[in-house]
Amino acid sequence: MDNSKKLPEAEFDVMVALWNSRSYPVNTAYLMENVGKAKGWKAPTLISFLTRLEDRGFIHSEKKGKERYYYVDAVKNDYIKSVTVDFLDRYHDGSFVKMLDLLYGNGSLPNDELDKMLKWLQEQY
Amino acid sequence: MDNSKKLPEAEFDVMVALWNSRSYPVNTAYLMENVGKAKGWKAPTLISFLTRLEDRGFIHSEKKGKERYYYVDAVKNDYIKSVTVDFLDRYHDGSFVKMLDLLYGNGSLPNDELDKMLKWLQEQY
DNA sequence: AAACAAATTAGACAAGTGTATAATAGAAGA
DNA sequence: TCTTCTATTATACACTTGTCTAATTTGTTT
Repeated sequence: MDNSKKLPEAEFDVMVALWNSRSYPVNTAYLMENVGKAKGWKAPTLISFLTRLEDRGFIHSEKKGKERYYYVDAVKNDYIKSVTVDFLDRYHDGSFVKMLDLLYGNGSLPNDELDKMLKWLQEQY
Repeated sequence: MDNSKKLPEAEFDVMVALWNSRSYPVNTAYLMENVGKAKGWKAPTLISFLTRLEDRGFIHSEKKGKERYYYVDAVKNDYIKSVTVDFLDRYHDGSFVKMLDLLYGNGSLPNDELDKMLKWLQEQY
C-alpha cells in the first residue's frame, strides 16, 4: 500500500467520507449522499475516484449483486500525520513554532486557542 | 494577481529561490544555479515555470539584451500564510491544537521545541 | 557582414486529475 | 422469460503539471 503519497483533493474528500462512516462496508449510494451530492458529482465520477483509491491501496471493495461495497484500509491519522509532516517541512522548515509565529505572531491568536495550547503544553511535561 | 491559488510544487520551488535572493532582478542563470541545477532541470524547463509564474501574476519580467530578468510581486509570508490557513482548515479543522496533538500527542515533541513553544506562548499574553 | 555562441521562445508530449457519456450487467416486475 | 430499471464499467476528454527538443533571437567575433 503506497500510503505515502499525497492524494488528489477529490480522492481525499472521498476518503474523509469513508473515514467518517461508523459502519462498514459502505456502498456507492452512501458515498453519493455523503460527499458526491454536495460536490455535484455524477455517480461515475465518484466511482472513478473509488477505483483510483483502490488502485492506490487506500481501500478495497467487493461486489454484492449489482452493487459494490467499500472497505477502508488506510488509517486516517497516519495519513493526516504524514501529510502534515511533509507540509511542515516544505513550508515551515519543519518548525511548529515558525508556523505558529507566521500565522499568529502579532498577538492575533484567539485567547481560547491560546489557553488550550498552554494546557496542552503543560500536559506534555 | 491571483495570489490566492496554490502553486504547483515546481513553481513554488522557483518562487523560493526568487524570494531568497537578496537583490533584484535576477536572471535565469542565477535561478539555474540556485534551484534548477539541484533539481536537474534544463534551462527551458526553468523558463517554463517562470512563464507560468508570470501568467499567474506572482512575478514579472523584463528583457535586457538576450537575457530576461525577473522581479517578484507576490509576498512570501502572505503566500505561505494563505497556504497554511487552507491546510489547517482542510486537514485539522482549522485547529492548531488538533494538529499539535495529532503530531506530537504522545509526548513525542522534542524538548527544545516544547520550550520554544512555551516561550512563544508566554510572549503572547 | 558572416558565422558563432548563448539565451530565449515555441511547441510538444506524457502523466495525473476531474469529470462525464455510452455501454453493460444484474435485479425485479409483468 | 422479456422488459425495464438501476448500478457499474469502459472509455474518453480536457486541463494542469513537469519536462524537453527544435527553432529563433541577439550579442560577439572574425
